[in-house]
Order: sequence, then C-alpha cells, then structure tokens
Amino acid sequence: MKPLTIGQLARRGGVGVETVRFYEREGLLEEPARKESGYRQYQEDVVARLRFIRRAKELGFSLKNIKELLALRVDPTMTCAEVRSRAEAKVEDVEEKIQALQRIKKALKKLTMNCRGRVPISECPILEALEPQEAD
Amino acid sequence: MKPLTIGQLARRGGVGVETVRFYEREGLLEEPARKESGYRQYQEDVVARLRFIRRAKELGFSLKNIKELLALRVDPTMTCAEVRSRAEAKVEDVEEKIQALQRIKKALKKLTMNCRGRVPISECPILEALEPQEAD
DNA sequence: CTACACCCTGTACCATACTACATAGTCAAG
DNA sequence: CTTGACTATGTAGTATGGTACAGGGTGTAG
Repeated sequence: MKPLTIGQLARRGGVGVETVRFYEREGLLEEPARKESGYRQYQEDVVARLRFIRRAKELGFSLKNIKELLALRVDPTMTCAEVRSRAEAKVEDVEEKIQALQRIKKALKKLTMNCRGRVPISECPILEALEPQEAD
Repeated sequence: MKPLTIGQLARRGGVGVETVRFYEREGLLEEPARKESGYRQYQEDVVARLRFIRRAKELGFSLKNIKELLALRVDPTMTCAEVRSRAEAKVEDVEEKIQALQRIKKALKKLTMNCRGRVPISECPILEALEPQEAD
C-alpha cells in the first residue's frame, strides 16, 4: 500500500493539515516515517486513529484523555493488571456519560411530546433531566 | 424561601463565583434580582440550571449548544413546531453521542477481556470502535 | 463599631485546541 | 523545465471557557 501524504491523511481523517502536525507535537500521533525530502509518510491505520480522536473530542474527552485511551494498547511497560484497571475506570466514565445523555434524551423527548399535545412549555423538563444522580 | 447569594449558588452548583458571573455575561444564566446593595439574589431553581450546564459540558456540548438546549423552553417567540423540530434535532445528536460512547465502552470491555485472557494487547480494539458509522 | 468574610465592577491573564502566516523546499503535470 | 499545488519548520494569533487580581463597598458576629 502506498503511504499517504499529510494532506491525504488530513482529508480522510476529517481534519486540517495543521491539526495533524499539532497532534504529532502533542503526542497523539506517532512521528511517521519520512521520505528523503522530509515529507511525512502515513499508513492507512493512522486514518482510524485520527477519526477516533475527532469523535472522542465530540464526546467531551480532552486530548489528554484521548491520549490515555489510545495508550491503553501501546505501552509495553504497563502490566496487564494496570491496563485492565485503567480500562475499567474508563468504562465507568463512559457509562456515566451514557446515562447522563440518556436523561437528556428523555427530557428532550418529553419536550417534543408536550409540544405535540399542546401543553404549554413553561416548565423545563431538561432541567430535571440531570438531577437524579446529583446527590450532594 | 430565602434567596441565595452568588457564593451559595456557586457552591451548590459546583462551580466558582467567577464562573457564575461569566455565565451571566454569556447569557446562560438570566440576570438575577438585586438587593439595594447590588448583591445578586438567586432562587433555588438556578442551582439545577447550573448543574445542567456543568454536566452538559462534560458531555461535549459547547456553551453555545447548552444555551440552545436551555432556550428550548424559555423563548416565547418560538412556535410549538419550531421548538419540536429543534428538540428532535437535538435528540438525534444525543443519540449519536450515545451510540459512539457505547462503541467505545464495548471496545474497552474487549480490552479488559483480552487482558484477563492473557491475550497480547498488541491490537487496539479502541480504534475499531468508532469506525462502523464513518462511511466517507 | 470594627473585623473579616463576602460581594461589586472591570480588566487582565490562563489553558486548551487549534489556525494562520512567513519563508523555503518538493513533486508531478504539461 | 517551469508552474502550481503541496510539504517543511517555526512562530504568532484566535476562540472558547474560564480564573485571578485590583480597588472598592456590604453585612454580620462579637
């Protein structure tokens, strides 16, 4: 397979060329092989990595978080138990996010229902949506 | 009910005093009543609004987005059909986020399973996690 | 009636995550 | 063998979402 230039990678990953270089500086993407000219040469799999980063950002993960998620496979200095416990912690984070989103979704649905039924929308179900778990 | 000071509100909402004032400037919180001294006076319900903002941020919504979500009930210039169609659009966004998170969760679980089973973790299931819907 | 914690406005600064040059070299089509 | 799109490095600027003063007034407990 012919390697990709930075421009091809960026287009396929849905980000700008500058962003790719930025992610490289920040350690989210490995430094790729180079041609004699200095041009970066990327393999296909970097496209998936780039898309993962983009998606995860939309889900409220910081680049630091995303780096940790991606590091769960790469680092050979971590023991299996370490990897597992980190992954399990991430699973919990993710589950919380899912639940919060489900409450928002439910609230939004309620809003559309109220509306359909011509109930005045003076009350705001969205605000109740996230309350149940807020026990402080 | 006795109104809350900005400090009490901030503590209960889990943010800083400066953040409350910042949200007010940005239009996420309404300008509250004031005492003669100029002190802001908040009602209990603002606590829920503040917590909603905090949570929604963690889920990757921008303040602009959150403002829109909160506006779904307040704006009297919107027709019912408008409110409904906006809410339905938000429901779709939210559903996509939920699905993406579920894929990440699945991938993380797979990671912990592989680990438990002593399978080498050279492959990265996380990277496959978000691919299915990326059809571009 | 005086501490001390809290509030006011305004402005400046900060971290995160890009984004946009400036300046120079590369590559491929015609 | 040139021309135009692309790549390189480096540095500076931007948008978002706060955070931290400075300089002053308020409120209440002892």
